[in-house]
Amino acid sequence: MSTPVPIAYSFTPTDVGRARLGRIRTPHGELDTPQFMPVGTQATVKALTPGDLRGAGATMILANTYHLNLRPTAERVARLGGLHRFMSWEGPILTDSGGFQVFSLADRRRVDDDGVTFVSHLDGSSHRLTPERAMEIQALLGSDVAMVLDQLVEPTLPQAEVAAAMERTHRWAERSLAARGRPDQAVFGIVQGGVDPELRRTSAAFVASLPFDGIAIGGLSVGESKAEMAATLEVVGGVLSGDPRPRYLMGVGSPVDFFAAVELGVDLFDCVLPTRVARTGQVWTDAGRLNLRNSALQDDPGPIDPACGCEACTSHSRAYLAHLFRARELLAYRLATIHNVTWTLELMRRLRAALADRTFGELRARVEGAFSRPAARSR
RNA sequence: GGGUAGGUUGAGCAGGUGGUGAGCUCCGCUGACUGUAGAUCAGCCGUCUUUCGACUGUGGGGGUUCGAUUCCCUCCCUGCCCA
Repeated sequence: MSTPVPIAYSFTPTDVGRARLGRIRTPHGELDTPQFMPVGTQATVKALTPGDLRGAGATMILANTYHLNLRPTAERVARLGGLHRFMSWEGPILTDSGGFQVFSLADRRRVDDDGVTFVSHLDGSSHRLTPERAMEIQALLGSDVAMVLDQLVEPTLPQAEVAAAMERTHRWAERSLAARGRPDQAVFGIVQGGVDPELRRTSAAFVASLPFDGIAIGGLSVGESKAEMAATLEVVGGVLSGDPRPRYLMGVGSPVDFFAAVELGVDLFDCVLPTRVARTGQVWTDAGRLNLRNSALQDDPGPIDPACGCEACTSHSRAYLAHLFRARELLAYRLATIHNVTWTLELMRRLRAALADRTFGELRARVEGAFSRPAARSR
């Protein structure tokens, strides 16, 4: 009887920088990389059913330790059969550790060397999250990939503070590995270090030295420039260049960001952007951004994107979507989200195809051209 | 016909009992959003002006007054009550 392997992976290099094509196998299924994972913080990708997600082409999705432990609690999810059964998503799930909430809920928490104490945004109650408890929660949730608790900071902080958060993240990484709860769950470490190349080099080397199943790059897309993000990915990619494990860029990104990061060696992405902007009326198309609330669209009988095969594009007009958003009808959020997730995952499929047939540069130029303009007003 | 309460910028309101009414909420217009405290947030929303600022505006007309949204007269419109 063999020891269960949490994940298996294989990557093949391409002729585009450090970009590589790959496949990752998890206990709940396989995915091709580079790949994008829609975010379902509270055990739901907002506005979508699992059927919608499958229809949009989603393979792996995210959920969140902090939010699910506050409500409905990890123990309850475990009693109900684990996260997959609880939310009826049979595909792979990656759970974030709550590290991002250390950053986004900065005025509601206190960090010390042992962990983080949050004041719940729901009822004001106090909640303690340590590296060990974050691993325990994720083991209870039963995700395919667990993330270590980390501390990300504003890139503008003094170097000493960025370094301190990085070193704390490193100590937490070791403790997380010591506390890993189940053999069928992969654990990814997280590289920190702000936008300081030396710190990033140190952090990448340290995290890579530990027996993680994958390496995540955190602390980016939090206010730094595109150039700083690219420079940071370049440094980290250099350290990891011989490493066979999956590389996951946390919290990215926009259509343009994918291309820059893939070229620098990233395999996995997650981001709230496609789902969040969809709920406020912004949809992504081959012609760039489009705001469905713009008054001109009220008379536009065409689809959001004529090249898209999603339900919103095959069955409904821009005029109808514009009406739904104006009327604040719930269907607006669902259709716009279906479109953005479908379009984004299709973009990743096209990106992989372009890597395979050496047209990455052309696809990248087309997407960058379309998304450099503020918004596509009409067809 | 009599009485009564009203008529404020698209809508709904606030305010103002002789001394600078452009204030709020909707609606509308535009933008932002990157490991989701987000179906959220921000700006604009009388006219002219990029800004500063200027001008106009309290149902119509007239009167009193240095000055009227406020006081007086008259007309119009709306709600309610009585005939």
